[in-house]
Order: sequence, then structure tokens, then C-alpha cells
Amino acid sequence: MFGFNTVSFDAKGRLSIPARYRADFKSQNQSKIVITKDPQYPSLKVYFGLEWERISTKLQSLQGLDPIVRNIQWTILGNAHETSIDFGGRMLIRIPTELQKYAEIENKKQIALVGMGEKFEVWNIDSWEMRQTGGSLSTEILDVVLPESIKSMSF
Amino acid sequence: MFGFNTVSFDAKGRLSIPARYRADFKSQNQSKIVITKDPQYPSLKVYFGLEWERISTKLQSLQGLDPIVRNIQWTILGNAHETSIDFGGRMLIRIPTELQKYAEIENKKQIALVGMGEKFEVWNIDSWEMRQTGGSLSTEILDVVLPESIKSMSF
DNA sequence: ACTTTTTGATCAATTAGTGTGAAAAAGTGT
DNA sequence: ACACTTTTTCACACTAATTGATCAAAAAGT
Repeated sequence: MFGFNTVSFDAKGRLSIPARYRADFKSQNQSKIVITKDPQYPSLKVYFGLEWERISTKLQSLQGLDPIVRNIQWTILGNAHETSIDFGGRMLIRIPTELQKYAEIENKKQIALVGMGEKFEVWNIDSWEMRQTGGSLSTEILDVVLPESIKSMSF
Repeated sequence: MFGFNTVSFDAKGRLSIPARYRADFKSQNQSKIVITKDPQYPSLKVYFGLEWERISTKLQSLQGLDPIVRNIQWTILGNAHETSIDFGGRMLIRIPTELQKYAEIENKKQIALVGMGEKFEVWNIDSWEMRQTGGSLSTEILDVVLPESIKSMSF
């Protein structure tokens, strides 16, 4: 499931999965999804299917002495919010307030939902567009200090 | 499937595969195609057959904490639009508005469709001609900073 | 037990996307 | 050059998706 979509985000903090993905979700026959913080950017990850299992298991297995590893563990695992989408209707997903704040989508009417294969990313539209136009790629400092154990993972 | 074609691009954002390629498409017996952004130039890639599988799988497996890798994942995966061409008919392909903007073909009546073997490229005719005549189109900077993992890939 | 909040379902208006006939243009053979 | 075929393109009509609004059921709080 790929691609960029702007979707409306209601006053209750819900978004609906665009119709073009619905069949895929149903065929996977798994309504369970996990929403959590992106460790690098003010955005959210929405994992579904087996992807969360894979990521969380791997993350937990890393040794927790490295402060950066711990930080990433904390960010991803500590903010994970497990929920489910109802098949049937519009497939609404509610984003917890805490995570809305992190992604800077609180009170927004429209947000970006970006399909990245085995997961989605949720963005404030302006932030997303800024990234897309190559606007300020500055704070990529992380790269220099990341330990190999995390570097070799694909998120 | 090779070669340069100008094709008309209708008000609803559709182009039709030139007749001379249609037989080839049918013989491959795969109606699924994927349109996405070219990471370097304001143009689009249209993948068909197995090509998209190859690219997307590889890209997803790369280490997602590297900001440059991440950026390319956004561009290619995050903007991919999966669709299909109807055999039988005129083989129309609709280009989503977002991608039209990127390739600067919004409201154009004619666009360039360039066959590159296992994929097509879609260009604004003027941009394409400028490339052919060697006119420089800004940001080829990427090349300098690309990590090896991406450099070794063919898009 | 009652009120308030949360959550899911349904409807209708608008917008987006798709299919198709037929005119126009381009290509082909005699 | 002419008639004929194929391809391209335009325009219209139809189908589907999105989304705000409204309402009811369920859950939580008082």
C-alpha cells in the first residue's frame, strides 16, 4: 500500500482509510494496527499486519545500555497505541491526543496519510510538503551518532 | 518498449498508451502499473511488470534511520500510485493531481511519454527537450552525497 | 439512575474518477 | 491523390469516493 493522500481529520481525531486501500486491508484479514511516534520526525507510523510484531520484537531484543538505543526504544515502544480498524464502514482510525500533538496535527482539518508499503506515515501536510520540496534537510545529525544495531534495521 | 512519444493529456489527467505498445502490454498479461516520482528530475516513472516489486522491496529493506535513505523512500514509495490499465480499451492511465504538479504537466494538453524498456517516463515536453539539448536543470546534487546502498540501485 | 462523552452507522451533497461514442487526425495501400 | 483503416482525442454521461452532519448505541463519569 503506497502513496500520498490528504484525508480529512475530524474534530474527534479520526481519519478514514482511503477507499483504494480498503480491499487490501480486508484481504490481510487483520484489523489490528499500531500507531506510534516516528523517532526522527514529527510524524506518526501506523503499522499493520505482521510489521509491528517484527519491529517491536527486534527493538526489544536490542541491548538497552546504549542511551540512544534506549531512547529509540522508549519513543517507539513507549508510545505505541494499539487499536483496530472496523471493517465494514469507512475504516476510521482514532489518533490519541498525545500523538496528535507530536505530529502537529491537533485541530487540523486535513492531514497527510502516506503509504510506505508495510506501514503508513501520518503527517501534518505542511511538514510533509516541506520535506518533499527538499526544504531544510538540516537536522540530520542523528546519522553521525547512530549505533550499528539500529542503523542496520529497516523501519 | 522504447522511444519517445508525444501524447495528449486530457482535462481529467489521463493519457493513453500509444497503440504500438499495446500488444506488448497484453502479452505480458499484467495490467498492474505503478506511477511515482523520479527522485532527481521533475518527471514521473511508470513501472509495470515485475519492475515495481523489485524496486519497492529493495527500498523498503534499506536502513530507515539514514535521513538520505528515508528521503528517497518518501519520494519513491510515498508517492507511488498503484493502478491498472484496462486491456481491451484505449489503455488510459490517470495521473494523480499531486504527481501532475511534480512533473509540471498540470493543464498541459500534450506530454512526453518515453519508453525505457521496463518502464516509462512521463515528462513535460519542454523539460524533456531541455534535457536533450543539455540545458542544465538544477539539483543533481544528490549524486554527490548518495550512500552506496542507494547508488548501486537502478531506478 | 442519570448525564455526558465516546464511538460507530447512515445519509446526502460534492468532488473525483471511469467508460464510451464519435469526430478528427494520422497512417496505409493502390 | 484518393479511399480506407487505424489511432488519437474530445466531450459527455455515468459511477464511485469523500466528507460534513446527524443520530443512536455504548461506555464512562457523577
